[in-house]
Amino acid sequence: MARTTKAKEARDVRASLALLWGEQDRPTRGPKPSLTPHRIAESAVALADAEGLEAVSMNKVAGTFGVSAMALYRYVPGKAELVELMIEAVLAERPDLSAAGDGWRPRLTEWARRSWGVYQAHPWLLAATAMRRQAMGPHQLDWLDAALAALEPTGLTAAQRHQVFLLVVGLIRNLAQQLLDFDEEQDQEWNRLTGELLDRHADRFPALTRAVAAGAFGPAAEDPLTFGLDRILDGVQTLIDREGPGAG
Amino acid sequence: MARTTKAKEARDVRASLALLWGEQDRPTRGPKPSLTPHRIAESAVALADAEGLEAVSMNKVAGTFGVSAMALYRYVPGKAELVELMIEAVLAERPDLSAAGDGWRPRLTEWARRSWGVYQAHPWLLAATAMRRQAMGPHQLDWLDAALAALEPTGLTAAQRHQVFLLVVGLIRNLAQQLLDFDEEQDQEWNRLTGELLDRHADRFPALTRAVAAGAFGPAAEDPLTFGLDRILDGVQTLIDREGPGAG
DNA sequence: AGCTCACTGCTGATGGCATAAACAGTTTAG
DNA sequence: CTAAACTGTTTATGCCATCAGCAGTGAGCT
Repeated sequence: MARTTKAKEARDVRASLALLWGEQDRPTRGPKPSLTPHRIAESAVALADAEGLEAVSMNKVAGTFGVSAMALYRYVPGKAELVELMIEAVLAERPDLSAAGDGWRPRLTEWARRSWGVYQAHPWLLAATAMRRQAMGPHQLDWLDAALAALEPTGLTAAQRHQVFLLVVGLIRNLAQQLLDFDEEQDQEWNRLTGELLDRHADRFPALTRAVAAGAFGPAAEDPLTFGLDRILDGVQTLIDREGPGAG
Repeated sequence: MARTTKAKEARDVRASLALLWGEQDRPTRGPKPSLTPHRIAESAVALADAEGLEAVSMNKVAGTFGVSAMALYRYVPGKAELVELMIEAVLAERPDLSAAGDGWRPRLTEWARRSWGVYQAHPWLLAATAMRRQAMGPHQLDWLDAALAALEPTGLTAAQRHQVFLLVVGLIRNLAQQLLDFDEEQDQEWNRLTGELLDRHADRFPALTRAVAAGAFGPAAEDPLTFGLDRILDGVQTLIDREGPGAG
């Protein structure tokens, strides 16, 4: 059973990559296809933007073209691959960091801001990329390459640069998660109910009670992206300062 | 429709909280209940530990008790609430940070290590807590309180301490995500296939090509938790140093 | 002792999902 | 002009959460 699954997945990776990198042989015989993987992905993106990723079912996507769900399977091996195409579609243009200045820090900051912009425009991207990715398309690699290029002047080892990249991606994904969680009305309800509970159990949660009283959970004074990025990059700078003299 | 959903959710929050905080009136009449919410949650946790969160269906959980799926609805309002109980079950004991030493940094580090331990023991926790949380149980608040307590000696504002807390939680959740993504066999397959692609497109991804050549994607030399935590907390230390003189 | 009714657990149905299988219609290469 | 290749369809399978309604149970009251 595990064996069958593994084998099927291996086949899927190849199919996925061919699809993502546009290395498909388009057939000549038979009726003209009315769709393309690209158009399907675009429509799915529009649907996800409007109603969330959970609204993206094969049926609904097919419905936007007036065809049956099964018609999509002529263009896309399955839903997982469709989601991968959606990710690629949304990362379409490679981020240009040259306007940000010359240092590694302004460039990586710019990369983070652009990345954050994509997550804000397409909140479903978080859930989409959380599904176990087996294949990366060219646009995903574009973004990865841009971030790694920004980190080259740090003088850190390749492994360290990769780790830093993961930290920054992680920060952005966490903010995206917080963005998803946030709902004005629900937030007030949460504060009200949790406030009641804290009143009744102040002795059990002393630090939390003090934090709430001090307004720690009110509207954030500082932009969370700026705050998080400043902390992480300050930490990276400390690492550079520490390694630099010893290594050079 | 949105209105109905909202109203239903509001009712659910109250029900959830009552369940999570054990503020249920247990009835006297009728047949003795054969189950409890707690036992159901424990069984669901065991199932999720063994087969993942997606294997936790009402049917399967009920099956472990030899009852029908609908029987569970006598104890738990729905699946969302069951998942919340699972989270509470897994955060059962409040983290004791006193052994870690006296500074904010060793304490927060200890908190992070314990938190990471929970995510390692229960990889499904990531997905479970990613679902929009509407209510927090006492154990979740215990953990929050412990982290905020550790941060009090920093001298940062309450809002800043909250932000730092979110950064640390985020780090751990990202590592948990990376743990989920990782699969030895699949990783090798990925490296092989992506390597092929990079050979063919080295000019498009120069920094990535160099990074791969330098072994950035090989087995990590340093523990990612230590690396990430050191970076973030170094950054926090920088903030403390910067604010301290001006504020004091 | 017996009645009532809250409470338990059950069966069966609904509507959603991805996708497998088999089939009918269309176009082009030989 | 035929056969192969290709497109889109209908139908069906097996999951899933959850609603509605039914039968049995047993504590508390009369």
